[in-house]
Amino acid sequence: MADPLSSLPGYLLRRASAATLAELNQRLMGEGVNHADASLMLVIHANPGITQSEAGRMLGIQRANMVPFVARLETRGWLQREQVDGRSQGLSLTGAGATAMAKWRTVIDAFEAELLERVPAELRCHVVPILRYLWNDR
Amino acid sequence: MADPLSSLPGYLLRRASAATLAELNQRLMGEGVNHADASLMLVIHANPGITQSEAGRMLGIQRANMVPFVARLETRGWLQREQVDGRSQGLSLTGAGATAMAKWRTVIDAFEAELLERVPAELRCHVVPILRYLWNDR
DNA sequence: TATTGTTATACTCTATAACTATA
DNA sequence: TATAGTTATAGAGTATAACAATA
Repeated sequence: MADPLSSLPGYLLRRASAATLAELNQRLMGEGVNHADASLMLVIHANPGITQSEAGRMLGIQRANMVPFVARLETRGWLQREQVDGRSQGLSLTGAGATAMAKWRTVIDAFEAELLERVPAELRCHVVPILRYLWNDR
Repeated sequence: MADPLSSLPGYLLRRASAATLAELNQRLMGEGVNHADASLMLVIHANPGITQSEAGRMLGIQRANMVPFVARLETRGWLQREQVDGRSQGLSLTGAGATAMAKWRTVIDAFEAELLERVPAELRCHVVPILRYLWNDR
């Protein structure tokens, strides 16, 4: 059965992305979160006081779609808002959020390490640079 | 603004995939198709008589989701079915489908070439192998 | 005038379960 | 018993347009 797509970088990018994302979400499921929740928490942890619009720009998520996203994490008690000025709210992790995120981070770090190990050692140093070149979007 | 994600292979994979996919769909929009339509047509062109279940397995699309997908392309006059046995239908391109697809293919080939050219020449030969290593799903 | 948070909404993609007809 | 095609449906994820309040 001929596969005319499996040598196309764009196609491989899409399939590899979908497969690895599903795998990460599988591992995070036990913690009751998905990759998006975890990545937002990582961004806020690295930038306490960041607004949801700023976090959304960093993650490639639109303002409007950040609203229910942030609200859900807030409801779970993992992050809190603090009014910065009349229109902006700074986000930060709660104590429970920081504790929970530390666990997610070990899952993510282990996953990312395994991902890299799938690539032969002599090519491994090229993975991140190549992906950055392919991601032209910034 | 610190970005704790931009050195993670899995995250870069996802963002690069989303960005390039959007770009390809932008280019195909003028032809009235998207990447999924085009990739199914490429698979059928390379494997005349393939069933929609087989094509779905190759593309990572479930049986149930192939139904409206194939039906839409058939309605547009780009592919046809031929009963193989009592339960299977072989798919093939119509003349109009082959003509249309030839145009899409030039768009795709140009896009894939540009994608590769974003990577410095000395790393370029590692792109496809690395993506295959990362895609563990077969 | 631009930006933040917000609401509402629509559209696509994907996942699941079930059914039938056939191999 | 396994497979192909199908239907229906639910859940994500994403995109757009609009509005009020604020900078």
